[in-house]
This record gives sequence, structure tokens and C-alpha cells, in this order.
Amino acid sequence: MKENKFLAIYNEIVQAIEEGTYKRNTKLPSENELVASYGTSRETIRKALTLLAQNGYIQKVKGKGSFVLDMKRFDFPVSGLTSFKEVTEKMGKASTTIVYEVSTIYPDEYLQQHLQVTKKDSIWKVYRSRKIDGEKIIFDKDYFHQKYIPYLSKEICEHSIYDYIEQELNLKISFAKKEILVEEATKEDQIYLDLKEYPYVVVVKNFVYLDDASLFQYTESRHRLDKFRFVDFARRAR
Amino acid sequence: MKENKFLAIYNEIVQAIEEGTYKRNTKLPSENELVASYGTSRETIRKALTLLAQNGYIQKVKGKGSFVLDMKRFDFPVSGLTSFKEVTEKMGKASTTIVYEVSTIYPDEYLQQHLQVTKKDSIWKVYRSRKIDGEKIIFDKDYFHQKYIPYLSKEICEHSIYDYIEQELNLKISFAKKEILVEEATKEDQIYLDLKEYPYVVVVKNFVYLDDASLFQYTESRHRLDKFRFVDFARRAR
DNA sequence: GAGTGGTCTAGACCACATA
DNA sequence: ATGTGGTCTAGACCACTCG
Repeated sequence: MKENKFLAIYNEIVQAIEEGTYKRNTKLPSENELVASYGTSRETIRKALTLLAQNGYIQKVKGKGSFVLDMKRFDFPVSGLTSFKEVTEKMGKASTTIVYEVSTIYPDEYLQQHLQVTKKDSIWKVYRSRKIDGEKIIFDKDYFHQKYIPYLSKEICEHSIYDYIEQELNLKISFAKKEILVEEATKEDQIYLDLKEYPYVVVVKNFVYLDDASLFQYTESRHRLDKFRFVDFARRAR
Repeated sequence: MKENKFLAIYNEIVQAIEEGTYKRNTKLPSENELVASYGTSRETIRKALTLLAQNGYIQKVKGKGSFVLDMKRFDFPVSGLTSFKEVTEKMGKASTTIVYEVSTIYPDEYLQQHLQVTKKDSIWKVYRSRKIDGEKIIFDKDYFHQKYIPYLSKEICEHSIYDYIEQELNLKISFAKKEILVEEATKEDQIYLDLKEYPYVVVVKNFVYLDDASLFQYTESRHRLDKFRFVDFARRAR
């Protein structure tokens, strides 16, 4: 049980907010009170509170206190840096993943650029659809550098690749650059999505980096546009 | 000249990175070296570096050092919490704002919900189009609580409302919740956008909050879908 | 004036990386 | 063994809010 103090405090307060122990639009105990009740230094309490503020749980107001915010934080299909599995679990949605292909390829020009690799590097290619409420809504094209992921199987892709990467391979996913735009639907989209009559898809391009800042994954998530929704919480840059 | 130390250090390093004084994929001086050269405590240096990491400028690696990241951070039309003016200025794009309407209204049901007001609260309604390279690409519908913004004019709306709010009125914009989805184009869209044949628009709904966590603005930015692009940098939640 | 959060310090110990 | 970033402490002073 060796968790950082400030993280433990953060998690405890998150839980208290989500359970309603700390109610929306009320004040959290003051920093000094938290210092007393947790028996830590003030900076440690402040670290936990800063994290809460960054993630949209509270708003700190000088001279007044920390207020619990009324953001519904768990209603977004794509945001921050969370996997499909994590998101659907939080929403409590019934969903299925269909794996069409798990293969080794050598990258074409487009992929060489997006994954920053050469044509000699072998790459995992994974094609999956996500079914929600009986409809194939999302079509994911994943590409992984085999340097980091030596083994991959259909079974792993049906569950959560992220779980496998973080827990089995013990790689640390650190940050991502996400790009959202709209493209005309391709033949592939028509095959792997229940596209209906929609002539466009929303494309989320995701560049995922490890701990040491190496790019190890490029993903294109292609969404049926009527089902696409992205929610973001952002603080104003200082 | 009373700027926080850690902010001053942050800004100095940002500038050094953007100017190329600190080159991409190289190491920043270590924390101890920065402590020495800035003559501050280590925690203050760390505060500046943490901000740099959060904003995607550097990656900190335990035992190694802080590396300058190779994200092109200034190529996004909509991200974080920045105004249209700020974004186009950073991109160096020629753009024009056309103001169609600046008026006082009382909110309908939809607005009452989105701005969290009653039908007795008077609201500023602002309709604007954004022209880039000669085409009306974005149609902005802004609604402001008059409680916070007593006066508004066409001139202000043609420049930057945010500048006015922050510098003249001295209100502090703190955070926002952003929602992105796709909707069918309305008659209004056809009037205020050079829509071409596109039957859909990308809608960015923006809920903007002040310092004290009060909701003071609701904006709907309606984008022609072929010109829409959103880039986001996100770190994995701890 | 008392209470709140914001900044800053000087020092300690730890975990990790590198040679 | 040394250098790096990560966590934590105890205490100080400041700016802001509110009665």
C-alpha cells in the first residue's frame, strides 16, 4: 500500500464528491482544517486540491474557500486521455467491441509520417468497431510500434489494449495529442460502421506518447456523426 | 512589475523554447541548475516546470531530466480556452469579424437552461460571423449575462469581447466546459455562413465561467465542417 | 481582525537512471 | 556513487473576503 499522500487525499475527496458527501456548490473544509484532519503539511493538501481544480471538481476562490463544482464530469464519450472501455464503463453503457483484424504491417507514407517510423519498422495494425445499443458507431484504426508491444492478440484487442499495455507490459502512457475533424466517409467506413445515409464521419486522430516522450501509437477513431459528442473541461491558460 | 516568480520563470522558458534557445528534443537545465541561475527555491522552479509540462512544452522524466517536446502548439483553431482573436493571431491568418446583431433579449427555455438564468434576467445576444480567406466559416452566437456585462457595443464585438471583459471590466475568466457535436445546418447557418452544399455544421457549445465559478457566457460556435479542426493536448489522469 | 487561499523558502528523504 | 526528478515538511509572509 504505497500510494502518495496527496494522491490518496485527492482520491478520497473525489469519492466524497461523487458520493455526495461533499455536495455541489458547497464549500470544502478549509486547507487548515484539512491539514488538521489528514495530519499532513499544508503543501500536500494544496497539491491534492490543485489536482481537484485541474480536473474540474472544485473551484478555489481566494479569501473564501474551495467550492464543489457542478460539472457532470462523466458524460463524455471522448475526452482527455481515456480508453473506450473506461469511458463506456463510467457511462454505464452496454457496448461491444468487434475485432476485424490484428496483423503486422510495414507502414506506408501516411503512417510513416503519423507514427514517425521508417518503412522497415514493423507495426501492429488493429481494426475494430464499437457497438453501442446494437449499432456500430465507432470504427477504430489503431497502429502500434512493435518495438514497444512485441505481442498482441485478438483476445487482448477485444478487451482493453490499454489495460494490457499498462498492467502487463508495464508501459506508462503519459500524454496524447488529439485532433478532431470531419472527413467524407470512405468505403471502409461503410463496411465497418452502420453508417446509414451519412456522407461524412467525424475523425479523431490520436497520437499517444509514453512516459519518456516516445510516440508509440497512432489511432484514428471514425465516428458516425449523429452519435459523436466530445466534452472538454479547460482552465484558462495563465 | 509584480509578477509571480514561478510565472516569470515559466514565461521566460516558454519564450526560450519558442525562439529555439532551448531546442526540441534536448534537455532543459536540471532543476538544481535552474535554482542556481534564477536564485529561487527548488519548489518555485518545480512549479514553473510543472506548468510547462501541463501545457505540453516539456516532458519530465524521473532520473533523466526535462525534455523539450516537439508539439507544434500553435496550429489549432479551437482549443483550451482561447478567443478567436488570440487563435487567429497566433496562426497569422487574415480574418475578419462581421457583427450582425448586438441586442438585449430575455431568454427562452433553451437559453434559460444553458445560461442558468430565469426569464426575467436580461441577456446580451450577439451574432457574429468569422471570415477567413474571404469565406464565412464560423458563425458565433454569444449570450452574456447582463449582470456581469452592463455595457456592450458593436465596436467591442468587432474586436475582442474577451479583451474588453478582462481588461476593461476586470472580470476574470477562469474555466470553461466545451461540447463538440454535429448538427444539421439550420436556416440561420445558411444566412450567416458561406455554407456551400454542406448539410451539416460542427457545433461547439461553450460554457464560460468566472473566477468565482459563476456561469456568465454561453456561446454556440457553428463551423462549416470542411474547415473545422480541433487540436487538444491531454495528459493522462492520475 | 480573523480566516481564507497564493506564493515562497530551505531542507530532507526517496526512486530512478547512468556510468 | 552521483545526479536527476518526486514527495513531504514546517514555517513565513502576502492578498483577499467578510463580518
